[in-house]
Amino acid sequence: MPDTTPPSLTSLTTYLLSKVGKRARGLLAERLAAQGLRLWHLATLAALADFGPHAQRDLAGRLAIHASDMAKLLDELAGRDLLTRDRDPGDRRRVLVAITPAGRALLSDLTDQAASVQDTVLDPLTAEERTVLHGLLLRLYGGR
Amino acid sequence: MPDTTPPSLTSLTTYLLSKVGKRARGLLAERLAAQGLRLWHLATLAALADFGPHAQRDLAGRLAIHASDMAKLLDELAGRDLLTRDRDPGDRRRVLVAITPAGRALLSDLTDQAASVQDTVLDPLTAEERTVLHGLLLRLYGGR
DNA sequence: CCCTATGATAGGTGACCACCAATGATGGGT
DNA sequence: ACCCATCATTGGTGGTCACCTATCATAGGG
Repeated sequence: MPDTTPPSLTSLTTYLLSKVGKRARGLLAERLAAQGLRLWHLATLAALADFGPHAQRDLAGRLAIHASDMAKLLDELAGRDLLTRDRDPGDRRRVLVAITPAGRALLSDLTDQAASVQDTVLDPLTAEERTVLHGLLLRLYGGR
Repeated sequence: MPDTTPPSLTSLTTYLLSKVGKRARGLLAERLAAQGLRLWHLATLAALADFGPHAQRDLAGRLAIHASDMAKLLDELAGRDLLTRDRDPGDRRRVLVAITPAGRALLSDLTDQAASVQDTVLDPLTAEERTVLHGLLLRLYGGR
């Protein structure tokens, strides 16, 4: 009794997308969990590294995460000295968030791990195929 | 303040896969939820339609779902007369599960909806590109 | 005929996630 | 000065999900 997936499903690109995506997500989350982190932590550090310091509110907006959740997230990251939180002197309601050197170091480590997960997931594909896939996904992601 | 995703993330195929997959999953789940169904219900019906009747245990194996969850799932589907559950006369511990005509009808309706969701998600791509994407995903899914 | 293994089922648990409401501080207009 | 909007933070809620355990019936070997 082979545990084959029904063709009705595998013929749906949507289904494959969802399944493969979930697998990728799961593997990466697993790696992160081993260090007590979740995907949002990675995304947050990446945003700060790529775009520089943010007002906390803007950071939540960029990542499309609820303000209250962002507060908790930053609490955890700040507790590990991966980022700093400082009141905006110009508007003391706002909090300015910036990544620390330790944060950058961890981020680079995490992206390495993400790349390794990627190698696992994309193993069946050649380099050119991977490029094609990436391009297509980028269009799908952007065309929202 | 544009809510652009950090390039550190969009350069990861894994990340895009996870995001786009989650979106596809979400849209489809939303449609199903409108009819009081979840993705597993669709998968279960599809498996029965594609491969014929199953022993309940084998069905759970095929879909890689926990036996106890399968029992609940089947309870819901049987309650809508979408499938039948009968004791295997040859081994009265086992339960034989088969899809009903009503189940097939619903399944065909659901796959139509899935196709429509797919059109939404894959909108930015041409027909050829969709084929390419499907092929690549199929390889990724199979190469597990 | 017992003993153990298998299958289905019921109930419960813990993780995760996205969301919401209340509170307190601050800003800025009138 | 006052009032209202904004921001961060806290604590809590509801839903989904995958899993685990205990229970009961049945099979099948010794």
